[in-house]
Amino acid sequence: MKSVEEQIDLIERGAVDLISREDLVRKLSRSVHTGEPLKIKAGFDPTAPDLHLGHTVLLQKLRHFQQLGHQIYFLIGDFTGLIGDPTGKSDTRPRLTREDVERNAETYKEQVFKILDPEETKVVFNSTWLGELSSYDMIRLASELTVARMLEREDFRQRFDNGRPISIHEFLYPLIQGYDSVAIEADVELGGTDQLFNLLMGRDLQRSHQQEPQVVLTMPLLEGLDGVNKMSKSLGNYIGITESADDIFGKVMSISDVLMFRYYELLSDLSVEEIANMKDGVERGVLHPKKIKMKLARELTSRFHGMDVADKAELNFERVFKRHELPEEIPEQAMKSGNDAVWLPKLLLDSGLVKSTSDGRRMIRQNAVTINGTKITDIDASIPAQGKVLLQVGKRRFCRVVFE
RNA sequence: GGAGGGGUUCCCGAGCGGCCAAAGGGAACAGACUGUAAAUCUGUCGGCGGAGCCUUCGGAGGUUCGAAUCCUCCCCCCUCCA
Repeated sequence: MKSVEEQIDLIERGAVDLISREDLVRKLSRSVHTGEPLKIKAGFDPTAPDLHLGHTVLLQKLRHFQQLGHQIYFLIGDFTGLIGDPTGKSDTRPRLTREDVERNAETYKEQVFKILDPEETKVVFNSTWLGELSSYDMIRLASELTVARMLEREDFRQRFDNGRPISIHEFLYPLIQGYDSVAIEADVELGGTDQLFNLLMGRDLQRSHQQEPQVVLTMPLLEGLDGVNKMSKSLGNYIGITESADDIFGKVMSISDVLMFRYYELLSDLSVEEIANMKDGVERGVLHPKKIKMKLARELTSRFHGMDVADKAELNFERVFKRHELPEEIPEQAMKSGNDAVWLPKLLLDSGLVKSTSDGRRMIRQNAVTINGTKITDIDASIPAQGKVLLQVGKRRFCRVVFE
């Protein structure tokens, strides 16, 4: 086991809040002495099993703890899912059945274990202990907190001041999350910076349950591809960890130079010094930003697909976008051949490259359509339904139609 | 329980009887420029085999030559008072 100082260095990397450092030092030294690992908790919503890079910021940090020999509790917050959480502002969330939760949990594991070591990870469901609580227990729990305390939370405060509604159950969530910490006697809890309040709640509740309060560690929220909003599925600005190597590579390449270093900080395994050197090199004009971005794209792609596939993705990228050649693999679409010519917009529609014939017309009008390497400008163009035809729309949509 | 404000195309948001497939912004897509950068500029942005036609403005009816706009009922969201 590493020394306390070494551990802290790794733990603090990239983190925003650490509350409190002294507590962590105490816990770590005890752990070093007794050889007893710390219990590290992180909670996840059971409804969205599609993980993206934003989630991996936290997972990477959990991985760090794992590397240091501590015990990860991967907590799936299925309790609220089971009772049907009505919070969803616009869409009412469907109530999940136990089977749904199980299935989502499985998907979670598949994805999460691309980063975490499955042997060293305990997956737990909070319905296990929350389901046991009676309303009596619940109300008693609620009595441990005051409304004023709740209103300390920024977003509650704002909504309250602006006369916007806050449902009672929203007050209950921080409480429940805090109680989870009591239930598993967490030593450290991780979360995004937006979770700070909820994480601190765990400390309060642990204290009132005569437990040593957990250390709270928050990680920054990763910006999405647009560089402005946080990465989220609903905004569509994400890189999913189950996406193809080509997509992950391409998406990383499309981010801005500024954002690239942000991604390095939060996602890369490279040391802080290495990253600082690269940043410096780019600023002084010694290093080309594109090179550095390629390196990042390689690292992230290989994390989810392995080195070989990442290499291929890189070659493909160079081929398609730098040399404007065709990608190595082009989806094929079989169609019936015939003596009549096919109207191009229709062909584009049938091959799935455009949404409608109107869309196809638009693309042609915008000089975006190529057939066998030749630009098409005529909306009325049609081609014979024979042989093989290579269609391209825009820079990245390809399809080889085979008439048979 | 009482009073009031709303639901418009992917999102925000104008329109309040014909000129509305519906302003403006965002997102997205295409083109130019590039490092597929970002930023910027230009264009497109319901569907239909080119023409006009068809389907859209919470839902169902109705008034009218004509309705996103007026009327009736219903559903949903929000605010204030109690």
